[in-house]
Amino acid sequence: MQTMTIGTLAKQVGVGAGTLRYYERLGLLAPEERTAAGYRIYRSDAARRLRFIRRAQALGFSLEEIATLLALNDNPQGHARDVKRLSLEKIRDIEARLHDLQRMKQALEELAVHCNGKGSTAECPILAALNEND
Amino acid sequence: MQTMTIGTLAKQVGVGAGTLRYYERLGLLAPEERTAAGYRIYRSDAARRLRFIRRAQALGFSLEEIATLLALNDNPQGHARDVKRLSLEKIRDIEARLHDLQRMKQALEELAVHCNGKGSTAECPILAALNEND
DNA sequence: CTACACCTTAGAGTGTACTGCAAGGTCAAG
DNA sequence: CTTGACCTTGCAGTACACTCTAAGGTGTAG
Repeated sequence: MQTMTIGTLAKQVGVGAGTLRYYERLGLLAPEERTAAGYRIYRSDAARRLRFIRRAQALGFSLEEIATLLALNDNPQGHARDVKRLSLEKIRDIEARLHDLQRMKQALEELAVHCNGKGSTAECPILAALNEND
Repeated sequence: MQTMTIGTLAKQVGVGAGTLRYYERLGLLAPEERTAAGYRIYRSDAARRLRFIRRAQALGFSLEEIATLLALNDNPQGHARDVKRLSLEKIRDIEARLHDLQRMKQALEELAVHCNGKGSTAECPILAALNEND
């Protein structure tokens, strides 16, 4: 298995070297070893681990959650149940954010339709709604 | 028109006094005057302005964008067109975030259905997907 | 031998919207 | 006159995922 320094790995996966050092501090990805000069040496399976991280991020997981996922992934005694629970929690989390955004979007759209975008702010129904004395 | 100190206004609108000082630093809401001792004195229409801010936040506007909205609202020469433009931009912005979240949700759900939540992580299709060597 | 690209570290900065703290001044009630 | 609730300021801290900087060491091509 070939090895590489931080910059090579970073380029291979499309992230900055600083990001890899940051991930290392968070305990997500450690180099296999160090050269005498202190250079981090990674095995090529570090790239796989890194892609795991990026995919999990794309699914909405935070780096802290990803640390948990990686720990489960690394542990042969890990339970699939735990992974499923995290995923369902994340889905609910995403749904909550979706609902928030949908409410915002709808409210804004309702206001925007009534605004012809002409005249002064005095005639703007959007501002009128914001100014309302409830 | 009655006047009040920062704590009274804060309580009236349901925010902390620190938040009002923060809004003041951002130029969103200034007290009418100060007492000899330096206490901020607000008129009761500050509460209306504050509710404007909270409503705009609920629509997804950042405090910086709200500063712009308030400036338009304050300016009799302001154009309704500018308010509408900001609103349409915000709608597009929200839509982009909605799409991101919807993609995440769908991807996660597809993975989660295939996971019965039983057994070890070795049989977990969610982890398998994250580990894929594409 | 000298460029030059790469690597190291610790630490600070980014953006957003607050929140908390210390150290001190003010005000009304009892 | 003291207690306690309120106010002031400036500055630090929170969450999140980086990103940048300075000051220095290493490795390789020509």
